[in-house]
Parts: sequence; C-alpha cells; structure tokens
Amino acid sequence: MSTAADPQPDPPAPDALLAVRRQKLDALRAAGVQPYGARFDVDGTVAQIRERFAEGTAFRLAGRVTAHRDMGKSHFLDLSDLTGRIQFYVNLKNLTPEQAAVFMLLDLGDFLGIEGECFTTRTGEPTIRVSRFTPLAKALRPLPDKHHGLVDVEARHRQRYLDLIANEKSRETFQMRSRVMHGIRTFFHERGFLEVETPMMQPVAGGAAAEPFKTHHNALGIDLYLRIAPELYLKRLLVGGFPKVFELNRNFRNEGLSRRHNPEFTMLEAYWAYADFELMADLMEELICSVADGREAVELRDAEGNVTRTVSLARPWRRARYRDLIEEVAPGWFSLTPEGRLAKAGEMGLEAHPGMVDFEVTQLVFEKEIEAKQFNPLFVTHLPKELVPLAKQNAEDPSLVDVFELVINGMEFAPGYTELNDPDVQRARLVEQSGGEAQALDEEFLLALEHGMPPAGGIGLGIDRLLMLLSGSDSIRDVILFPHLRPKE
RNA sequence: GGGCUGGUAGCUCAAUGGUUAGAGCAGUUGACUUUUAAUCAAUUGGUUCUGGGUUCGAGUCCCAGCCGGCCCA
Repeated sequence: MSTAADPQPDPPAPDALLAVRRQKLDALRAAGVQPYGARFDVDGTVAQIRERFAEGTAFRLAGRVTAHRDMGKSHFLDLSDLTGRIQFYVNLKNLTPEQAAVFMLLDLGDFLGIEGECFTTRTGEPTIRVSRFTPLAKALRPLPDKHHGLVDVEARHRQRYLDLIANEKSRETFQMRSRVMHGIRTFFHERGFLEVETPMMQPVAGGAAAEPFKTHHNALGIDLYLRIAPELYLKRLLVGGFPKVFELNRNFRNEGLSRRHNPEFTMLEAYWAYADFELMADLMEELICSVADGREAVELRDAEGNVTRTVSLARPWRRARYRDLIEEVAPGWFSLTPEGRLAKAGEMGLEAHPGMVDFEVTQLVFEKEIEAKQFNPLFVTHLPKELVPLAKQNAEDPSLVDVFELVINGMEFAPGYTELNDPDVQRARLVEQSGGEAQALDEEFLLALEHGMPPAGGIGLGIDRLLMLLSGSDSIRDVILFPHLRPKE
C-alpha cells in the first residue's frame, strides 16, 4: 500500500495495444457476451473438417482466429488449430445487428467457435460460411507476426507458447517427442519389460559421477539429493526378481547450461536379467530404429534450414572394438611406448600434454579422431577398464570391460553394460570412486547386492539427445519445452 | 569460466558520430459483398537492455553490468 509519505514510482504506461483489446473485452461484456466461454462441442479438428468438406454440409469447429481479410460487408478469416487452418466467411448482412457488433469486437488471436456450411470461393478455397459464432477466449495481447513468426531464440524458449503458435517446426518437434516417448514405452512393454518409478529424491545420489542438486526434508530433518541416475534402484529390482525393468524419467545434474546440457533431462534406463552388453546393443539398435518413424536417415539442418548432414540409420549398425578403431586412425598405436603415443598424438595435431596418463592420451585420440567424426551409428565395444571403472571386466581380457558406447552424430549417445553383480567388487569400486568418503556409499544398494543380483545387461539413453537427432535440432533447448534459462531481472 | 557476437515499436528488421530513430506486419479510422502475405488512403505506437563516460552532438564510440547466441574449457 502506498501513502503520501511513501511515494511509489508511477506505474508503467498501459500498453496501447492491450488497452484497445481490453476495451473490446468490456464492450463484449456490456453486450451480454461472455468473452471467456465454456464447453463448445465440435465436429472435429480443422484437418478432419477439411477431409470431410462437402458443399452444403454444416460443421461446428473451434480454434484461434489467425487472419482477417476485410472486404467491407464480407469478411474472410482463418481459424487455426494444431492440425491446420481453414478459411471462414462472415457476411455482416447475414448477421443480426447484435451479432455483427460482437463480430467487430473480435481480434486476431481470439479463440472462437464457429458453425456454418461448407462452400468453395471463386478462388477455390474451401470455406465455412458462418451462421453462428461463439467467442471462447479473448486474446488481450497480440500474437507474433503472421509472416515472420517468432524468431528471437530467447523469446522462443521463455515464451514457448508463442513459439508453438508461430512455428510449425516447433509444433512438429514436440509432437514427435510425445510419439517417441510413447514408442519407447510400447517397445519395452511389447518385450515384457516392466515400467517402474524409483525415487527422484535420494539420500545418496548414486549411479553416476555428477554434481547433484540438494534439497531438504523438513519432517525427517535430513538432506536429500535429486537423483543423478536411477540405476542403483533399478538394480535393487533385479535383486527383487523383476527380470526386465525400465524407467523413463528425469535426472538432475547440477552443471552448466549449454547447447547439449539442461540441468534436468530425460533418461531411459533399462535392465535385462541374464543378458549382456551385446544383447543390449541389439536392443538399443532396435529401439532407436523403432522410434525413428520408419526413417532410414535423418537430416540435420542449420538455422536457415539447409541440410548440413545426413545420418544414416540403416541397419545393421557397425560394431567395433575400441583398440581396433584406434589402430585404424593411428596404425601401430599400441606397439608404441607411452612416450611414443604422446609424441604421436602431438603429430596428429591433438593437444596432448605430458601430464596426461597414458590411457587419457589414447582417449584423446578416440574423442577427437573417432567419436567427433563418426556420424552414422557405431557401437564401440571392449573399452579399456580405466574409462569405465564401475563396469564388469571382460572374462578373457581383464584390461577391458564389457561395455558398449554408442556414438551417433559425433557424440557419445548411449552406453550399455554387462552389469557388475559381485557385491564385493562393486563395493571396492564404489569406495575407490568416492575417494574413500564413506558417506557417499549407498549402503542400502550394496546390502541389496549381497542378496544376489542376477547377471544382467543395462542401457541408458538420453531422450533429449535422441530427440535432437530425430528432429535435426542442434540445441537441446529446441527439444525441451521449457528449458532452463537465467531468470530475467 | 574464457574468446567472439547480439539486444532498436507487440512481431520481423533498417538507420556514415549529425535534422524530429524509420519500414513492413499487427493496431486505430475510412473505402470496398468471394478475399487469401487482399488492396487503397490516413494514422497511433520508442526508457534504442541497464548504468556510467567521451563528445558541441551517441542507437552508433569507450567502460561496467544484465540477458541471449556461437566457439572453447
């Protein structure tokens, strides 16, 4: 509350465009019209009405008014919904004076229900001749430019609804996302996997190496962490006798924002008892192809819409051992001394420095010369154990682990494992990883393992990155409806 | 975190350090009874992201900050 002694700054001048529409809102109410309507039964979507379009047939439909061509007595307008747009025609002479007055209070962006017969105009445009209309919701603010849409990247993310109204590509992407989520669930259900939900608030944030978000439970008086992975709970379910489980939900990592990182992201994890990483690679390949809408290739485009790269999803996907791939780009690599490898990496133009451990030099070659240049799907197998310390060692060569890393579009895309199920080895590895901090150990998980976990294969798949691939987006923010941004002001 | 780059009307964009910051769309008013990026005429609309500085004069140059984008770590 303000007083004379406590002067407040003047309120910002009311937006003129807003004021005009508010006046119309008031005028509608004064005319006895409810500007924010209720239920309006329709005969179908715009696309359905277009399909069933027949001269003289009457339909009821609803949507936003997105264009208005005023010919004097005759008005042509567009009604749009998610499925498309259709023209409707209003002749003021065919309306009562009261209806005509209400019609003149409509604006672009308003939601409107219409009823009328189909006819085709002289120019061949399928059109609804409106006999009755019902205002359903007033838009007090103008919509983005009808030709140029909403281009500003920041606005598109902060006000996603405007992006969805203005940009077809964005509408397509998020409908695709829904189809993919559904497709993943169907895929696993068809194969006998049980969909489960495990805690997102965990006393110990385990299952991955990442900085967690911290929160607090008042009644229990304890700190909890938002999960960085569901893995340790899903494995408890293997112990509990569910042989095939999957979870499709959010993980949280307290890291920076970037083109490829959002603090909360959607992850698929699946575990399959008695399987191994090879079977999981088969499963992964089938899964991604099954949600790719039958496409054998996806086109990646730049901001202007030009195709910059085509990724082939044609099966079978190549599988190759890590060491063999290194030898392909650096023949004789593993017969060199560690010093020789360091020197060779330098010759290859890589920023290797003497402080690097030997396997890190090799990994640098892998990341820069193989992963970054690999666009079609490639399963990299038999990774050195240093790279994946928590994975199960290969029975024949203990320096390797039974893991795959799927690389697509120059990125680490998805991992797969033969899961470690020896509780003593698991404990030793976790202790090593935690740097000896006992509190970081999930003792409840280790206790579960001591009751016996069947050998199993596991996979993880970042859904946002999958959507980036399938929609040809180069930013994670284009596939997350409400990506995190710094708050304004 | 570092480098580069951007922020101008509701939207999309202009504007050599120099007159009163413009245009299209949207809005408002008028004309037009089959238009369709309708057309035509008139017209409203600005904290040029914020705060300092240089200058006779700053949207423009400098510094700092805020919020993006790209590249790198």
